[in-house]
Amino acid sequence: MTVRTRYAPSPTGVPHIGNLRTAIFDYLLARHHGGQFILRLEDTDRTRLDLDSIPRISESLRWLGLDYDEGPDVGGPYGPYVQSERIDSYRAAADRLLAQGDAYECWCSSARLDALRTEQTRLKQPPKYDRRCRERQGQAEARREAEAEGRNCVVRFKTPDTGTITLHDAIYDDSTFDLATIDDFVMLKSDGFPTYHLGYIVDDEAMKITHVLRGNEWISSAPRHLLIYRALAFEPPVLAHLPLVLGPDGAKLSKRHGATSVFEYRDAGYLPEAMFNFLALIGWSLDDKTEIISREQFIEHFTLDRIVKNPAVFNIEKLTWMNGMYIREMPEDRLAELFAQTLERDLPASVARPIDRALVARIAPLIRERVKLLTEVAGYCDFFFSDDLSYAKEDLLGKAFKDRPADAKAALVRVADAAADAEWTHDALEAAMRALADEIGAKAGDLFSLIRLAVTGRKVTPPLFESMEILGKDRCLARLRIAADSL
RNA sequence: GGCGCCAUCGUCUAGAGGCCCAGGACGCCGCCCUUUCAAGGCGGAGAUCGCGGGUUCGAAUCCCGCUGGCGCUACCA
Repeated sequence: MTVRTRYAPSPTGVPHIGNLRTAIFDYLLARHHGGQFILRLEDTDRTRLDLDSIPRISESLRWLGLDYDEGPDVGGPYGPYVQSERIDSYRAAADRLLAQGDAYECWCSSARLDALRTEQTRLKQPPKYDRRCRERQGQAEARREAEAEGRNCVVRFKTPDTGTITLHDAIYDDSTFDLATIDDFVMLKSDGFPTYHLGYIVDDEAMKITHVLRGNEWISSAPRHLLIYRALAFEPPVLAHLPLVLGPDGAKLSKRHGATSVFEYRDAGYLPEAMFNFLALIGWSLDDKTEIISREQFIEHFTLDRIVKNPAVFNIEKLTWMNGMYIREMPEDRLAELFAQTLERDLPASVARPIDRALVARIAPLIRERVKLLTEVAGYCDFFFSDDLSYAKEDLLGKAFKDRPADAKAALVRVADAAADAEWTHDALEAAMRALADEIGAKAGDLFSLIRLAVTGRKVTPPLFESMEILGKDRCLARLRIAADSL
């Protein structure tokens, strides 16, 4: 039997990082077994539906490199892959359950249900449907009221009131639930759409899904699902509940903890490879030491039995570190192209596009080990692209020349002269400047700082002489003169 | 309130009875390297394995209780 997993988000907003972690596990499990990974849209909540989020879902998967074999935009043998286009199948399942006596129509108004719940809460009782419509008597009466008000019914599952049901979870092992605590939950809403419970089960069966991976928060609804599988005589897929991803305060990761959208991370300069690696390591590990893991290694080694049970706090500092690792280890040509694209986005509009690829290719090796986030790239190398340096005189002088602007000016003139005569390689430049520092009785470091400011306009830069070599003699001499003249 | 899940350094984790008075990573601190900033190297602090009982010659690992955290408790997923 081939393994088939699916990522089945509800298009109600921008894809959440916690859900994407589940998608990564789904993807990994399918690829590990040479099976299929499927995308299905669960758009049954018509009130929260957000059409804009639909393209964002596939965009986020594509960004992370989670290619799916079947889905709304790629088709497949079990389509359509959008629940709103499969309404008939849920109705049919509900009808079957109704006919078998495993379900019943409920005509109660939401006003009555709300009142009931409020009262039960007040009495500190567990909120639960009182089953008024479960008996034909109650149903007939409720139906008359509903029809008078022009309301439709819902279909509820007829939960047995005694007994237990056991969930065999691939990660959490067995948990047994008392059926008496399980409500007669709604499967089909009055608008004709199924709730999650019915919808996913009918679709997974039709799409031959073998493994269901989902957040831990579903574990308490699992007994309902078990009841439906049983009533419908479906072989349940492997159920694997995943530990939650938490925010720094220990509560389920949400907007208030910061970014929960992958796009926010992408825009902040995080690489998809790093994001993938990091997310895959939330709740799963390869061994006791490996942190940086390639996609191929993940696919080769990913198994459900190495998923931990305990929830994990999303540690953005580690993500950032990992991002730096990926930047440092990336092949040079890819890195240069990535940096070039980043610069095209981040450099001021006054800098001509497209950015010179050859120039970036020379700069990239100098800054790659300094950069953790792509958004830092421009700050390290903008002076290569614009001659419009603006710096404060105070910074130019620095600590060493703070009270001696005249000395600084004289030094800069000597620097320009020495540079003009030097062979234009970083080694020769460094040798010349060290000799000059000696000559004028300055510390090499102090002189270098002065030159750095004059040539780059910044206090923190890639290695000075390598930068000068790339900048070229003319631009460097011009900048040195401008700096000298400013004093 | 009810039901459920979980519990190893601040954080992510290794650990499936002796290899563990607990290993790795991020972060933090110090030193080295060094023209700035990084990167890198070396070292350090940091967990009486939530608490209390068992079982066992021996427990982070098994059992029970407690406590704590989290989740669910919708015609949302």
